[in-house]
Order: sequence, then structure tokens, then C-alpha cells
Amino acid sequence: MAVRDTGAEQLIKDTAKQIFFAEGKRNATTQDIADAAGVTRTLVNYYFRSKDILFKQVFDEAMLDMRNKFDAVLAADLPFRKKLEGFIDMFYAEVTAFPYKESFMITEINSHDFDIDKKEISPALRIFIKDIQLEMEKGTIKKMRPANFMLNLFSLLAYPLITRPLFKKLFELSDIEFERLLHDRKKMILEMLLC
Amino acid sequence: MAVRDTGAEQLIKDTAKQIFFAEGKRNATTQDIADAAGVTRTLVNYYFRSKDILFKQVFDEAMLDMRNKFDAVLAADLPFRKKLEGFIDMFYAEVTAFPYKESFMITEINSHDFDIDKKEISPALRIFIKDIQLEMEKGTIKKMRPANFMLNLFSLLAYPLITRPLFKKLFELSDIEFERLLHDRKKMILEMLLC
Amino acid sequence: MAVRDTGAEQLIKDTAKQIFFAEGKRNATTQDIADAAGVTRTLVNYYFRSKDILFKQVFDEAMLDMRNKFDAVLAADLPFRKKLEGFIDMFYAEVTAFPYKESFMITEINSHDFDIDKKEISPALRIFIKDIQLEMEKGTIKKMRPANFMLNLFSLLAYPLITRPLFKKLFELSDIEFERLLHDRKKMILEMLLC
Amino acid sequence: MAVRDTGAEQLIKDTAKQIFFAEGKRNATTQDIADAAGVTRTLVNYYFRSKDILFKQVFDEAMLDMRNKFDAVLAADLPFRKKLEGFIDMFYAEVTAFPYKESFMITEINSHDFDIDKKEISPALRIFIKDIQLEMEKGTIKKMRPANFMLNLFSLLAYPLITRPLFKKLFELSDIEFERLLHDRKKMILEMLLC
DNA sequence: TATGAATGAGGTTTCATTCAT
DNA sequence: CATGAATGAAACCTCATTCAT
Repeated sequence: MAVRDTGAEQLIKDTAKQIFFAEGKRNATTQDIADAAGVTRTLVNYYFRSKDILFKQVFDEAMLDMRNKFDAVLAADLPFRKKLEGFIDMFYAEVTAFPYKESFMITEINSHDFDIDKKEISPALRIFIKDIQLEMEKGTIKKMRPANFMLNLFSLLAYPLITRPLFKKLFELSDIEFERLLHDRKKMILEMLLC
Repeated sequence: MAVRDTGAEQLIKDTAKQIFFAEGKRNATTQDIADAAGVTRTLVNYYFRSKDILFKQVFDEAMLDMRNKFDAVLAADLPFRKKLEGFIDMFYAEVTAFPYKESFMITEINSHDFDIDKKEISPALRIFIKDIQLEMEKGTIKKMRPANFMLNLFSLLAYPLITRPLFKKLFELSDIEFERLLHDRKKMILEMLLC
Repeated sequence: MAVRDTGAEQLIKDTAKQIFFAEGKRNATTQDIADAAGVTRTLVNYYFRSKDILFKQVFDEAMLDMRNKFDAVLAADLPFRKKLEGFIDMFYAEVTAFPYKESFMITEINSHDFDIDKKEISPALRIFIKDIQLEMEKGTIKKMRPANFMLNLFSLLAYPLITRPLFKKLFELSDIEFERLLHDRKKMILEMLLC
Repeated sequence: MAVRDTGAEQLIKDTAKQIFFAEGKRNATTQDIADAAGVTRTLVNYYFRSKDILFKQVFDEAMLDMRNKFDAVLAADLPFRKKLEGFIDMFYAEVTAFPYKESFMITEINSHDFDIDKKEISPALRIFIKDIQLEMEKGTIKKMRPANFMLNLFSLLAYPLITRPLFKKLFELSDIEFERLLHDRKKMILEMLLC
């Protein structure tokens, strides 16, 4: 009697995640995913009924995953500056593991049927927004809507990563040079946000 | 003697541009484009041989178009601050006309066979880099690699636009509230970059 | 428990063989073949991925098939003359069943990417070449390269069959008259080769 | 005022002949032919209305051409053996110039709507048949139907040429070796036919 | 749980042909 | 005599999905 493996479902999702986010193969077919996972194409369908469902599940999991990581950092019991530093480090680590995830999400976010099912603002985010307002009162950061502070943070972090190929060409940079550039940014972003 | 019509080719490209960049229909088929342009599908093929070629041509034209607009602003004979303001205005105008163009380009840029055929850094960009270095010396902007200054500029401008749906959800903002937020950013971006 | 049908793949190949070789419909489409086999066109594609692959498989099978029949006759333990007679009979039988096979193969052979994957001369052919050399030494056949003897054999057998329509016209022969002509050839060919 | 060229029609036919018979590109499109002839595709259509008509005209011309060459040799005032030699030489010369012509004709001949419009047996052929019968009476060639003598002649000449790629593989022959083989055949064919 | 067989829908491309100048 | 533009028909191919074990 065979041992129930049962890991197939998660294996397929992980493989899809890898293909989409790490390898950047946006148009991978179910066949491609099945092949990479070492299962038959129909098994993919057995578990997920349709490609769209697999798609959505992988996407949602990735979103949730990222949100959990965000929350962990944002709700941590640390001084504001440390939180920011932790956030930046976490973000860069994510991008190193899944270089295409940002770009992929951008696409999804802009697709016509984008709809994440969330009820309310995450508690961690609520805490962080409080932090931001406090810092503004203390004068360590400029006065602005908290949403704009968040937008600035994300912008300065994420945008260079998703347009990396373009800017490499534009400024004639090697991979190493671009890495150096990114490295410089960490301190710089802190300064821009906190000055 | 009738004038040769011949506008069909450009018409098809313009229609494709509209569909891709203004309506965000990334997966539009040749049929969709033909229908929207009021021509038969095979005519599309007559001019462009294949969908990929149409795709590439439209993309390249859009890139060139944008670069020309950049160059016009960056090389203008204006004080640095005015240039920045002009750039920001131009960028927002572009995005208003073609809301999905950024997102579309992100995707292409990250696709595996991305390769723009450029020989050297654009003269206008070279001028602007000079401007940046001059401003640094004057102390009106912080010292950093010029490339990082450009990255900051683009990041703060573009990222909120391409992640708009997500942040609207995240902060529970209406369209009007988000517009207000964007409006605030113009002044704020100038301050962040120039402080 | 029902028996797996699974005969579909072979059925499609056999049908294609029939259409190409027996009916001479060189330009049959996948649809034609699917219709004749009583399956849907996409099933043809399911098994063979592309028309070319089906094409190649059918062709290769036909080649192998014929080679096996050749080998059986050429390697048989019979006196040389009997072998020749057997070969001629076999050849005519083949042609009766698949009148267009020869012509089809001529075309393929002359196509630009013709390449059968054979490693070495078939053992049966090697035996037959030995036979030929022996007969030459015995003086029952004229001295010549064995390859030329083979060429003569095939020429005299096959050529009239593949140019049948032309010669029928040229000599104003009815089908029956042409059959008579072919019938006479059997003895004549033996005489020409063995004299 | 431009010089009337007018050679375009013949140029197209000659180009088609070249492509079909010399290069063996059976499936060349009108575009291919137009390109090779240095004219636009629509010009091909202007002259020939349809691809089939061009096809047929080229084919018919090639047939007529060959028949004229046959006739010239067969009706010449020469001894029988000389005629045969002349015929063989002429045939080989033709094949050298247009290696794929034979194979192409085989295909056409076997196509379902093959129909050359001839009224009667060519006078030259009639003369040659007389010759054959005379030689039979003289005992220089074996007794058989004249049609079979002709079939033998053509078979031994043409078949090795149209199956050349196959036999090269089968007997592991280089191009040079195959040429040598063909060279030997000239004398051998005469012997086989005349013994 | 897992799979091979089969299908349908939709997309792309090729090509000969016709139109209008 | 010559051509660029446009069209129609048909072929081909890919893919997600369903069926029947």
C-alpha cells in the first residue's frame, strides 16, 4: 500500500511561484508548470480545475505572504528608524529571491478584474500609520499624508527593481555597477524619508 | 486623381496603441485590433506579417515617442527647478492619456528578449546629468550618483501611478481622494529632490 | 472493465497511409485525414503535435515496412533466380495495393531535408550483394558493380509503374493493354538481368 | 520615355523553371518566384492570372521542350546504336542542368488531373518504333513490344537519377562515386538493350 | 488520487486572388 | 504594362478543459 504523498498540490503551487516570480515566465502554460513540477498536465487541472484558479491562488498566496512579512516588520516593537531599515532589508531579500514578483504584481494589479478581498486596513499598517503621524509631530519626517509617505517608501524601493533592465541600458551600467547603485540607495532612502 | 489612402498602416498602429496603452487590453487579439480600426484582420497581417512585429513596432514607437518628450524637456534652456516641474507635468499628462503605458512597458522591459537598440546616452540626458552635477556642487540637491537622482525622480513619479489600484484598496481611497493625493505629490516630490 | 481503445493513433496513421499511398492525395489536409479516420482534426494534432510529424512518421513507417519486405525476400534461402522472381512478385503486389507509394517516395527523397537515419547496409542487402558477386563469378550475370545491378533491377521494375500515366498516353494504351505490357515484363526483366 | 522591356513574362517563366526544376523547390509560392525574378508578386499574377496557370504553362513548356529534344535525336538520320548513344547523352545533359525535372514530372504525371493534350504519337517516335522493329528482325535486340523497349530505355536512364539520394545512402556512396556509377551505366545500358 | 484520451474554442499565419489606380 | 493595397479562404497550431477509467 502506497504512502499518501499529498504534497502534490503544494508542489504545483510552489513550482508555479518559481516559474512566475523567479524565472519571470509570465506566459508559462499549464504544461510548462506540470513539466517543471514533474507531474502530468492533467494533475494540475485535477487540483485547480482551471488555470485561472491556479493563477489566482498563487497570486493570492504571494500577496498574503508578502503582507505577513510586511506586518511582522511594521508591527515590531522597534524605533521608527529601525523599522524602516528592517523593511528595506526585507524588501531587498524578497526581490533577490523572486526578481519578477514585483513586475508580475504590477501587471495583475492593473488588469481589469483585479480585486483583492480585504475587509479593512491591516492592524500592523494601522500601527505604522500611527508611527508615521507621531514622527511627523516629532518633526523627524516632513508633514504629509501618511499614504504619501508609504507611497514614497515603496516607490524608492521598488521602482528601480522593476525597471532595472531599462536603467541598466540607459546609464550603460554593468550588473555589478547596478548592484552598487542599489546598495547606495539604502542609506539614501532613509535620508530622503527622514530628513 | 484620388489621393492614395495609405493611412491604414498608421491607423492600425494608432489603434493598437490605444487598445494597449489607453484601454489596457494587454491580451487583445489581432482581430480585436482590426475590429477597432475598422479593417479586416488580414489587413493587419498584410502590413505587419505577424502579431509580434506589430507588437514590437508599437512598443518601439511608444518608447521613441516618450524619449523625444523627455529630451525636449530635459534639454530645454530653463533653470533646473523649472525643468523638473516641466518634466513632472509632462509625465502626468502622458499618464492621463495612456494610463496603462507604464505598466505595459514594465512588462516588456522585464520580458526575456528585451533589447532596445541604442548606441549611446541621449544628448539631452547628458545635459541633464551635467545639470544635476552642477546643482550638487551648488548644494541645492544632495550628493549622490546622478543615476540615483534619476531613479528617485522616476520612482516617485511613476510608481504610484502603476500601483494605483493596489494603494487605492490598501488605504481605502476613492478616485477623487487618490487624485488629491497625486496632486499633493508634485510639490512634495520637488521638495524631496531639491531639499 | 472496458478495454482501452487506444487504437486511434495507429488508425490515423493507417488512414493517412491509405490517403497518401493508395489514393494519391498528396495534398490532403489534416482535416481530410481526420475525416477519413472518423476522428476530429484536433485529435490528429493531439497525437502528432504537427502535420509534419505525422507526415514523417507515416513516411518512415512505409520505408521500414518496405525494407522489411525486401529483406525477407533478399535474405531467403533460395536460389538466386527464385529470389529475383520473389522480389518482382512482391514489388508488383505492393504497387497494386499502394499505387502512389513509389511516386510519393520519389518526391520525399528529392525533398531538401531528406535524411533517413540508417547506420549501415542492411544484412539482407549484404547477403544479396554477395549473391550477385557469386553469380557474376559463375557467369550467370554480367560483370558490373553490384550497385548497378540493383539499380537496374529497381529501374526496370519501378519506373514503368511511376510513369504509367505518361506512357499510357504516349503509346495510346488502354489500362488492359498496359497491364499486359507489365505482365510481359516479368519474364523480360529476368532475361535482361540474367542473360 | 522608358524602353519597353517586355521580357518580364518569359523571365517569370524561366525563373519558375529554374526554381522548380533546377532548385527543386516544389512548393515555391508566387512570392518566391516573384522575388527570384525581381518582380512584384502581383506582376506574376498579372501575366498568369493564377498560380495554376503559370504552373501548367511552365510544365507544358518543359514537356514540349524535352519532346523536341527527343524527337531531334530519335528522328536523326543515324544508325540505331548512334541514336541510342545520342539519346543517352542528351538525357544526361538535361538532368545535369535540371536535376529535379524528372522527379517533378513524375509527380505531375501521377496527379489526379494529369492530361497532356496530344493528338497522336509523335512522328519521330513513330520512326524510332519502326527502327526498333527493324532491329528486332535483324536480331540485334531481343524481341519484345516496342513500348517495352522504350520503357526499358527510360527506366535504366531515368530511375537512378530520381532515386539518387536514396541509393547514395543505401550503398554508402559519395557524390563522386555515384557519378562514376552513372558513367559506367552508359556502356552498360547499351549492352543490356542491344545484346 | 491519478492518468491517458479526447475535445472545443480561439488564435495565428499563409496564400492566391482581386481591386483600383 | 505595372503596382500597392486589400481581401477571403483555408490551413495550422496551441491550449485549457472534460471524459472515462
